[in-house]
Amino acid sequence: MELQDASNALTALSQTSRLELFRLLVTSGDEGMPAGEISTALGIPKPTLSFHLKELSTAGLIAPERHGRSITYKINVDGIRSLMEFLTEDCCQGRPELCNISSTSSTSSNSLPTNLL
Amino acid sequence: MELQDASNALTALSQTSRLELFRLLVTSGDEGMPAGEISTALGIPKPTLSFHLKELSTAGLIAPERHGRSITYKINVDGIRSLMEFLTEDCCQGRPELCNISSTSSTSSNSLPTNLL
DNA sequence: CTGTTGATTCTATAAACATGGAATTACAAG
DNA sequence: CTTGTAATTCCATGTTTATAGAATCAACAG
Repeated sequence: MELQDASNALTALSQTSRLELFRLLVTSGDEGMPAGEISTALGIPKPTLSFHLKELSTAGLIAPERHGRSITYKINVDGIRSLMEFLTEDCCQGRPELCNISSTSSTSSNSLPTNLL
Repeated sequence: MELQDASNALTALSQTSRLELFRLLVTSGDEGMPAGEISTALGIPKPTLSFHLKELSTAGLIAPERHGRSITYKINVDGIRSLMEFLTEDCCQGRPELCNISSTSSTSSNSLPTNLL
């Protein structure tokens, strides 16, 4: 993943509505969720939501799937993983201690995963 | 870390110049790097760079430190960790398989940390 | 106090992004 | 072919963000 791709993915996630949307889809799993349902769930008008769905899709973080007349969106695991790999190479390889949360965190480190970034 | 804080941090990283800047500071370690040096290293005019430095500082990802007449910037480990924790709770708790790169990655997975997000 | 250097703030301009109503497309069923 | 529903695209508007020159501020040396 190139710097520009990572930047695009981060841009897609850098907006409150889209971050909420992303979180919703992450928890909705492989079945995903149809656009209309998302619209009512998040209280976002359909045209606005459609815009955000496209942003996340273009960034490769989610993917659409038509079922009859509704279009279901689900997370794109590979896309997410690519972003994480980029950040990992970026951050961890340069400074391993940033990734190892278990030994360094002072304030809030109860039962968190061992490696973060 | 709240949704808004995470969104702010992601916004700060979602711009090519700032992502490069962040990467540079990550690799520059605890000594950090004075603004002028960064300016020439990245080829960004000082006022523009100053703007980006402020964005990353406000987001809590880097921190300034004055030494004589120069101001050195270095990464803020705690801030970075907070963001990672947020993403971890967000993403991993919902779908653990997204975080476990060791078992699933196909292309570029030699000697990477076990958990990503 | 004066000059010099490192850095920021001010300011104007240009570019990109977000929002949501109106119009449109896509599909299914009668 | 017509109707209804799900979703998108079109478009106008308002808001935010990026850029970089000019002016300013801060620290130190003489």
